[in-house]
Amino acid sequence: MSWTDERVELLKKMWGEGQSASQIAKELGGVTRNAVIGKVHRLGLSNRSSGPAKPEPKAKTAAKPEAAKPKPKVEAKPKPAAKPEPVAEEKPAEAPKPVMSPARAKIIPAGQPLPPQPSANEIPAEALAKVSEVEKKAKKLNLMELTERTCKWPVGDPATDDFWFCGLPVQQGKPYCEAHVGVAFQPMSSRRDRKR
DNA sequence: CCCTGATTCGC
DNA sequence: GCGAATCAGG
Repeated sequence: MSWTDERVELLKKMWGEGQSASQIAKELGGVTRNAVIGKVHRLGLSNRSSGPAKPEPKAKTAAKPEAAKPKPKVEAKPKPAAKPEPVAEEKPAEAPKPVMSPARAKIIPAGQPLPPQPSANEIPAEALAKVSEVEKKAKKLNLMELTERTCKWPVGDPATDDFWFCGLPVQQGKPYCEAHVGVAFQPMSSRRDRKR
């Protein structure tokens, strides 16, 4: 792909809106975020705000016999800012599932294991509280939508349609988001002597 | 690990 | 001019 006027235009637009290079690249297609960033720089609209931003050159792998920059290059900044309208979303995207049975009591159907689910353990109350909060923000993904980096904490009952996975960003490595990691992996210390 | 932008430099 | 590779930070 090449930088056609249209593509450059979209690039400028999106960059101006504060979209990330990767998002722009994805939108444009056929280019990587590096390409986008490179183009952004070439277009001279790197700095989204303004500023010198050129304190010191980074000398990395070896000294660059790079001469100084004798060019008093003047950056044309016709950037009056002002970004009133949010611009319509291109992608309606996600599930419109705000509904939550008000009378959602604890139905414990014929389900069997329900692996994680913080039962009556003595998990730090705050951790549980955190989970409750987070579940409100949960992406509520279904099985298909889970990826390697979406929290796989199940919520609700698999037998019901009121079942989903947290879906928030996982905490590095772990299969759950921060909040759920908190209740999922406990230091054995708190669950030790549960002899019965 | 994921992501971000910034820079360099061979093409 | 282009953008992969690399850096640097979060």
